[in-house]
Amino acid sequence: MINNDICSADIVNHKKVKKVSGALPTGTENQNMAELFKALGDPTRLRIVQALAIDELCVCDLTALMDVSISAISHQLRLLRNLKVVKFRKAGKMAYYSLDDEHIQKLITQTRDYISEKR
Amino acid sequence: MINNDICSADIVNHKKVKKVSGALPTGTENQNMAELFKALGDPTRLRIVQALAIDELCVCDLTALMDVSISAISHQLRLLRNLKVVKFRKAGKMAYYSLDDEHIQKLITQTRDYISEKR
DNA sequence: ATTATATTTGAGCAATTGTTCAAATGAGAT
DNA sequence: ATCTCATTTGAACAATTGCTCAAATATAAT
Repeated sequence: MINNDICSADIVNHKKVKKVSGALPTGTENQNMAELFKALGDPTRLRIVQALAIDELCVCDLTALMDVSISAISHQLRLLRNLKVVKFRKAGKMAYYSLDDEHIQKLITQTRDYISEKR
Repeated sequence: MINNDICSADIVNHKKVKKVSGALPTGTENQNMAELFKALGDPTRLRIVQALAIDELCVCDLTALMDVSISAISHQLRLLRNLKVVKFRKAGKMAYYSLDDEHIQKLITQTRDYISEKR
């Protein structure tokens, strides 16, 4: 619910607040969105996702592209798996990871363009 | 640089790793992207940004839409300001905040659609 | 000048995070 | 069965985070 008593009542623009309030996503929707952004909000994970956006890779090759331990990569892969950002297939002892959804790649490409074109 | 000695050399697919390595963004580019995602990766901040995507709002009205203190909102607004996600204008004692860049709104809309359409 | 109000700031704190290390699992090769 | 290798897992840890509280600014009104 909305708290109307934060500042003096005649300064708060009730109409605007009500309009915005109605358009905002629900608590869980917001939470889920934040969770996805947060997953991409760590340099290691973001690099993993970008690597997998280019090609399917085993944990070992993936580790070769990063500067943290295999264990760290594996931990982060599990997190990304839980969010269904990445998927994997087992082949013998190896696990080959790839993106689970092409939307993620779009999101990243868009952000990369945005970042690189500002100052 | 790339560490080739993580697993036994004949298992790592050097060609693939090299290709991917070349396509990945630089360290700082990656860092900047992650920083933006991380900023959107907190429920409070994400809600703030979504609110401002709908309309310009003062800190007071913004606080009315959230369930944390004015102080907390102000702290988060500073962070978003530093990243140039939001901008503000002063009018008397009030500060009116709005989005600084329309790309952000696109990013959020896209993510919201993506989240809502999967299970 | 004093008061009131909107916002910002700094300190302090519990909770969360990302990492490494060591040990466990699982699957092929000997 | 034993060994080796790729991956996963759990524990432990320092570092970072997001919040609240209290105090500081800044602007307008009396």
